[in-house]
Amino acid sequence: MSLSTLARLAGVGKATLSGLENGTRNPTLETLYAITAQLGVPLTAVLSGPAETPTVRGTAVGATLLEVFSDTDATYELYRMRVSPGPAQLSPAHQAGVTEHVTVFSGVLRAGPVDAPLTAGPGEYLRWVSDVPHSYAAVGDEVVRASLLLRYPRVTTVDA
Amino acid sequence: MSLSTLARLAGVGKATLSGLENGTRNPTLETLYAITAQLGVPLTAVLSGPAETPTVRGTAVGATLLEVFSDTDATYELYRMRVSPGPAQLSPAHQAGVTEHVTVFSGVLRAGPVDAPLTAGPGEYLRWVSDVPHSYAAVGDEVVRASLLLRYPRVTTVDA
DNA sequence: GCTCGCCGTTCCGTTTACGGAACGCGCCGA
DNA sequence: TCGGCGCGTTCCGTAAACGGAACGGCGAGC
Repeated sequence: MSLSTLARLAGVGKATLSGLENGTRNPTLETLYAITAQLGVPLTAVLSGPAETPTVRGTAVGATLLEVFSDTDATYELYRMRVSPGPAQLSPAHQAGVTEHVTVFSGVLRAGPVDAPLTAGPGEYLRWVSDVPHSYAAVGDEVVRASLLLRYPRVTTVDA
Repeated sequence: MSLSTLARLAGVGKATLSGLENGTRNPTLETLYAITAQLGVPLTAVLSGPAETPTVRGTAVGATLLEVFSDTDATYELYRMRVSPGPAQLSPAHQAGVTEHVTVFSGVLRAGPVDAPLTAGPGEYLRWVSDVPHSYAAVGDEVVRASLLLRYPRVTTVDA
């Protein structure tokens, strides 16, 4: 399933899909639904709740993740991330070969391996190999909004 | 929880919330997430999969529902609806006092009580008391997109 | 080696979701 | 009875998501 054919089948623009996969778009429900309906995937499958860094109910601290896209090969997962000011959020090591790509939209984010975090402001980009524990923290008192792309080494799956 | 306070807490405009509840907006993930995060409700809770009229996997026929909003009193539920050309979709009677409001965005929809369905085109609006079996069908060969609001009689709940 | 077709990206004009402000309404206290 | 406050709706300018078209890159086939 190529991006072009999915765009045609789902009745959305290729630009929309491209932007979605690269985390540069904030899709409407209409768009996301058209795509998932075509894929035969329930929305709840791609909109999994907070996974690695659960939100604490009733508080404004912490980071929340919102998975917005995941390809059928499970080679990458795209999240929208919000990191509120406060103590750093920790994430355990992933499997070997996983790379994390973060693009910051607003605020200043300090993230990466716990022993060597990186800093990025609006429009900037971070990447690290995530087979070691890593952290996320907002620098300053502004909420950080960013996209987080997890890229996995290719896995063998049964095509639907 | 009033619309005004929810808008302030969630950091979204009152116009956005108002339009959402009336089915005249097609929210972005960002917006919907801001609201549900403030309510302490996971996105998957408001984005329940097709309920009454399940989609048949791998086919393009039938109607799909996408719940996009539900207030904490459970007095109304807002769905986005897509009805594909083909045989009419049936829905059983709801509890007494439930009213269904449908606003058509595109296509022509024929819906309502099975013995007296109504027809509406783009921009038009249907309403009926849904304590009898009712149906939905697309007129012509164009997919119908519409919003569906289920309004329940007030129920007694414990305020959060 | 060249050409054709499909890939994903980028550009661009249109559409529309967005937040802020202004509005009318209803409730409540003075 | 009147004024004030909070409610939900509507108006409006701005920001951005949208689809279509154009682009360069890559692989297959003649």
